[in-house]
Amino acid sequence: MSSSSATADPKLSLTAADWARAALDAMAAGGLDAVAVEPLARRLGVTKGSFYWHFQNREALLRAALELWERRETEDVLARVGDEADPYQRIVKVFREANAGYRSGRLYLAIAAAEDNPLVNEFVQRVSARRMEYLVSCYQALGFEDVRARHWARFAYATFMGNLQIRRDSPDLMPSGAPFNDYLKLMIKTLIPREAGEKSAGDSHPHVVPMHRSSGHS
Amino acid sequence: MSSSSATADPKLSLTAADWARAALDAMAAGGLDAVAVEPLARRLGVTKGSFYWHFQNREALLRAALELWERRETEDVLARVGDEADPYQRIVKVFREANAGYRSGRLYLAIAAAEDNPLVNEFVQRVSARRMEYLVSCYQALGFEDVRARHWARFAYATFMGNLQIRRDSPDLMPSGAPFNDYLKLMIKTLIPREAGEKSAGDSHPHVVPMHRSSGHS
DNA sequence: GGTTGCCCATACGCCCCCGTATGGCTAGAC
DNA sequence: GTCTAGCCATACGGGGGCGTATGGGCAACC
Repeated sequence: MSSSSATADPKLSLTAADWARAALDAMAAGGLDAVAVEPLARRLGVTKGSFYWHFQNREALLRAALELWERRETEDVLARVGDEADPYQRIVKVFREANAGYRSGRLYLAIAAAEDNPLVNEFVQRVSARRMEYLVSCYQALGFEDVRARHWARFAYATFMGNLQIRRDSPDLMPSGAPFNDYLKLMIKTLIPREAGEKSAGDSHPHVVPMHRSSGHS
Repeated sequence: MSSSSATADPKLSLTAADWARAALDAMAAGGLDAVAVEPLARRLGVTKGSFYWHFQNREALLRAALELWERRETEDVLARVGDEADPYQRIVKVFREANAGYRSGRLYLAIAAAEDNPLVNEFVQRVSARRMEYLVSCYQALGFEDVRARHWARFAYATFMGNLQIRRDSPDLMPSGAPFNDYLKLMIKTLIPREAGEKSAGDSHPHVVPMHRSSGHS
């Protein structure tokens, strides 16, 4: 898809962004410790000499990779569902995107697993806070009062994260196909109750799951 | 008691179990990579010479630590709420224990983060499957048909895991005190519906969280 | 008091990673 | 053609973890 790095590229010269991308890929595959200079250099077909020209040290690479991650996380993910008018559909979309584009979630888990690193922790905190805020705003738009909106948003976010974890750790426990869709419907129906303040906007049954998959990609 | 290990113990001789316990502690603190022979030896006040008398290599220690974890996980956690008669209260207890005893959950996250290790993955899969089975049996005892029981159990388990993740990665997003109790009540009320026999939507939540009393359910 | 077995210390070679120092190669400027 | 700047290779020292080899202390046992 989007030039997601290869072992040998036609490019004759690497950039700092190339290194940052490779670092993120490594992180998704092997966690924080996989962001090592020499292995990355080998994977990119160069040596350390290249790296230490573009970056001062390993931590600078880590910072660049995390910044890239944060950028993707807020620009890509949220901007793709942010144009949805109906707050209900916004939440539904978040859930669908989340459970389909497993790749982004896996990356989150890999990064968050290194929360003992203060630099990582800083980024994780910002990203998760921003996600929560988005969900809170959705529930508020549905008519929920602040505290309740925050509770429901946290609830939904936790469920979303837990599904990621289940899918990663024990995929056998996660159904696929039609049963999975039933599971999704159950969660959506449960996590978006309709007793906020009765925000009108369609009294019939707007709570229908449209069932449209957008192609994966980050 | 349970003497959570110290740097220098009165014991003049270490056992394999001591090493396994120390390995688990290290894992909870620093992930899989923290289970290193020489650092652990330093922490226990001995040298590698001791370790390689008790174990053949690092993987043997890892296996011992994971077996200890699995034993604790099934004997301690489940055996503590398993004697509860009311299935509703069983689920409530699981949720309460989970959100209170943050320690065990943090350990789970640390271990599960290393799912790329086949040995670790094997144990994680067994433990999570066993947890899920327990929850499924609770929902079945509540009268849920098999597939729906499995959906609700997965839902509850995912929410439980997600709350752990939130609490670890961004504790600021998790309320404390009275608001947290409201949050817990909301989740419990939502995740233990009462419509085992039917399948229609639009139900309210008749269950009340008793807090201490075992409610005469059914 | 010598022997045996348990538990551990010391020392070594190996590998892998970090960071630095230094030199080489290529393309464009002049 | 020379000079310069960008990009990278090579080589080195240091650190830390793994696994092994070997020996020492200390009990119990006979």
